[in-house]
Amino acid sequence: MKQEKADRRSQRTRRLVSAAFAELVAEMPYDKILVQDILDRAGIGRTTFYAHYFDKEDVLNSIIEQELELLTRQIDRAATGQRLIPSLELFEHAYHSQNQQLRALMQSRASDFLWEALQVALCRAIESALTTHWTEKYSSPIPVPVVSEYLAGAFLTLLKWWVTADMPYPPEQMERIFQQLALPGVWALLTESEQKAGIDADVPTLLSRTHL
Amino acid sequence: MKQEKADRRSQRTRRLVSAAFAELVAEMPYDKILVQDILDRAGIGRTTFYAHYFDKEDVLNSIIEQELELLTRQIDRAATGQRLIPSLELFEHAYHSQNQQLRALMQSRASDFLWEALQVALCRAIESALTTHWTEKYSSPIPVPVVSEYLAGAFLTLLKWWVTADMPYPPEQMERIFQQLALPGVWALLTESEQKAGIDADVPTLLSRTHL
Amino acid sequence: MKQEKADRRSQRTRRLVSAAFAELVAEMPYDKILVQDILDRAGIGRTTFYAHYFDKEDVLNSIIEQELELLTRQIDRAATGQRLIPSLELFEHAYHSQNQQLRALMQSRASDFLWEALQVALCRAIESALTTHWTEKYSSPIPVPVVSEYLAGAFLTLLKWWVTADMPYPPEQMERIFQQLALPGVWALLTESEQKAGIDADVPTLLSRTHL
Amino acid sequence: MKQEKADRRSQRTRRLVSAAFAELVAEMPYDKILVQDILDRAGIGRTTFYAHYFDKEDVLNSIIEQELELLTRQIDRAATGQRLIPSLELFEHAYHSQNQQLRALMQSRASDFLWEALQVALCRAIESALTTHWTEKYSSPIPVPVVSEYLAGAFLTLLKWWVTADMPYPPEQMERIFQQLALPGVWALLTESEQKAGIDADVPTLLSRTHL
DNA sequence: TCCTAAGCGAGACGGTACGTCTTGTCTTCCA
DNA sequence: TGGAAGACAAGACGTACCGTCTCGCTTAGGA
Repeated sequence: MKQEKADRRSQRTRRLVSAAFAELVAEMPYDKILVQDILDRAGIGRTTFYAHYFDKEDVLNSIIEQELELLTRQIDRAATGQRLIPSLELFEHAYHSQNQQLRALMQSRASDFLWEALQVALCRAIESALTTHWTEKYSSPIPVPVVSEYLAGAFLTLLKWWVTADMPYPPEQMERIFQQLALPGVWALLTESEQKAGIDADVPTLLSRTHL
Repeated sequence: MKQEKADRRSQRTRRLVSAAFAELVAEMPYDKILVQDILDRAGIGRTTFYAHYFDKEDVLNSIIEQELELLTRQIDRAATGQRLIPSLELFEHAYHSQNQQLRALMQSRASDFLWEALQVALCRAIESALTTHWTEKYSSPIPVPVVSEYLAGAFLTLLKWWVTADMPYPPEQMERIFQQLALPGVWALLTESEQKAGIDADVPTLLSRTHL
Repeated sequence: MKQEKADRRSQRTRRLVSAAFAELVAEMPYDKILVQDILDRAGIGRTTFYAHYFDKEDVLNSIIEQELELLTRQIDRAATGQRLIPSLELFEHAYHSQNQQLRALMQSRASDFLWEALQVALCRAIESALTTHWTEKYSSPIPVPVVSEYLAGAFLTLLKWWVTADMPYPPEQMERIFQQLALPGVWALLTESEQKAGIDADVPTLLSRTHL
Repeated sequence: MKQEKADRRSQRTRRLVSAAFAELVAEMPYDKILVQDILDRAGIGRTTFYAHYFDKEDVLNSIIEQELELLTRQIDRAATGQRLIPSLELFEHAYHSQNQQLRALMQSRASDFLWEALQVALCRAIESALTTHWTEKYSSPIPVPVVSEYLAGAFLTLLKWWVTADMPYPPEQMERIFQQLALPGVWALLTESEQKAGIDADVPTLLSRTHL
């Protein structure tokens, strides 16, 4: 009962702070944002702020975590098949982010946290997919974690460039670019045994078939 | 004359600060380092510090810049051929970094600046190589800047992982991994016309021949 | 309302600072007192200090002003009669200063400000008394401001000595000493007309004879 | 030989510093004068300065001491007679001070040191004169040191006012004023025995009557 | 209807680090 | 070899920001 009320109120405060922070992050580098700026923008008092957040950094982490949860759900939902990485969905998620929050965040200097977290999350997902669905076909001296790291990094590099450049292409084209650039190297490892007759013929086929 | 003296002194101060900063960066997160810590470690006074640096951040940038210059020289020297990226040399440079400075820096949170700067520098170099040596052979809907961004990002992702993991493999092996994972996708774009008879046969040859 | 609260708080801070400063001034020369010393002694923070005072000197001036106001009230209240200077009251005020603040202040090097301010205040009071109550009897080539200056200086010299010597005599005795030493010269100017046969005739003689 | 040369040079430095300091003291409050200001004005180096003076304050004390020595000589020469204080000579010394140094000094806030030193020196001289030449005639409950303090203070008060007011009267007139204002009170103590019928009887009457 | 408890805006406060400023020492070089 | 030039370590200063705190005001649920 009482808890409900408190929660409802708390929600209000957190919402105000998140919104204010997102605005500020879009206007100035993260380091320059003062707690006071957040208070002014959100129209709340210091006490209230520190009752809900440990820190200015806590606000950032909180927002990132929330965003990350969304993405993680996206990843999990998409990863049911044999695909290593739900790249298209991720491009589209970024593209359709209603509020500018995610885009502003990704473009700001504060995003280092976010990118790092994404790298870790993606890495884990890829590694999991590799060991779950591709074990029998995978026979390479390159350790799985290295491949995951590479793939996550390659994808995020493209995503980062795309967002920073204000998304000049539609998500589908980015997806195609990613497939063409980053995946052949990985694919080769997974089809080694099949490649008796040549990658050349297979690769396009496989790509279009699985849309990896 | 006098300038020489001043320079010699300045050099001393900057050397002390650089060393102290490198030590500290290896011990604690960048944000926690106080100017006073640097002063104590370097055994200099506040005045002197602020006579040579604008800021604590200026120290970081100064070190990064210096490191970057080394790397840039490395890149330029190696880029005389047809290779897109002097990956082996860069792995080796990181590997043989005498002083721990570079490794400590790369592992710390302060490195964000460095990685970003490296991304930009590498990108430029790759783009330049592509437009200089491969124009006639390059025919793809993927814009050159995107390819450069991808290649630089893929390489740096692997380098970052390698350094963070305390370089568990020799540089040569990292080079091979990089070639296998990241380059096939790019190579495909450049040899499209030649691929009449199949990439499969050519790729290994080309790779070993050019060591791309 | 709010102002009241703020005032109550401000009062606390100013009181703490005043007390701390008084203690310190009694222990060491004013110039050696650091702001940090005041902060430590008063148990307050730097911010708070600088929110209430402009300066270390501002603290001193603030205390002096406050003390001066007390004295000025004393002077004004006592000056209703024909007396030129409420010397006895002032001796007694200094003597009975409950807190050691005034005595400590008067003995310290910081007191230069105070003595100067006292000189000015007394001077003005004396001059006012002279021109108000003694105009018709005052006929002398010595300008009134000079007489005032002399009388204030003579009184303060004695007061200063008395305080510095830790008040070895009761205020009443100091009063008698002051009357005997400093006032005859002034009195002569005011009673010239009455003293055809008295001091008037003698003083020049004595003066010219001894040229003391 | 060498010592001579050094001395000659030393003299040069001290002269330069004294002059520079005097100029500066006339231009700005003592506290605001930086060592660097003195160096610039005197055209000397830091090393040299600190070779000759301990401190900035040392410069001030040095100048005061030197000035004081002059005055002390004046006092001693004049004090051969029975006079308590060579007031006329002192007024004239101040009046004829060739260089503006003394006047500038006396008017500045740095003069506190000087006035204090003068007070002490004069006090000593007066006390000495009183105990030497007037012992037999002096019979009063007022202790000699108190009388000295009063007389020195009264004189210096007038001198200070005179200098601060840019000496509007000739020294002789100041001397007459001083005699009329400050000395009757002292004189009364010294001539008690001679004045059975004179001042002695009157003063108490007057005092008690007006309680001035 | 009042009362009591909780959340909140406002902002003073103690504290920490900053970048500036001045001092007195030290080193280098020149005349 | 003595002195001008000025780099330097030391450390106080006044400022900026943080996270804690105290204070009243509001609001909502239970008497």
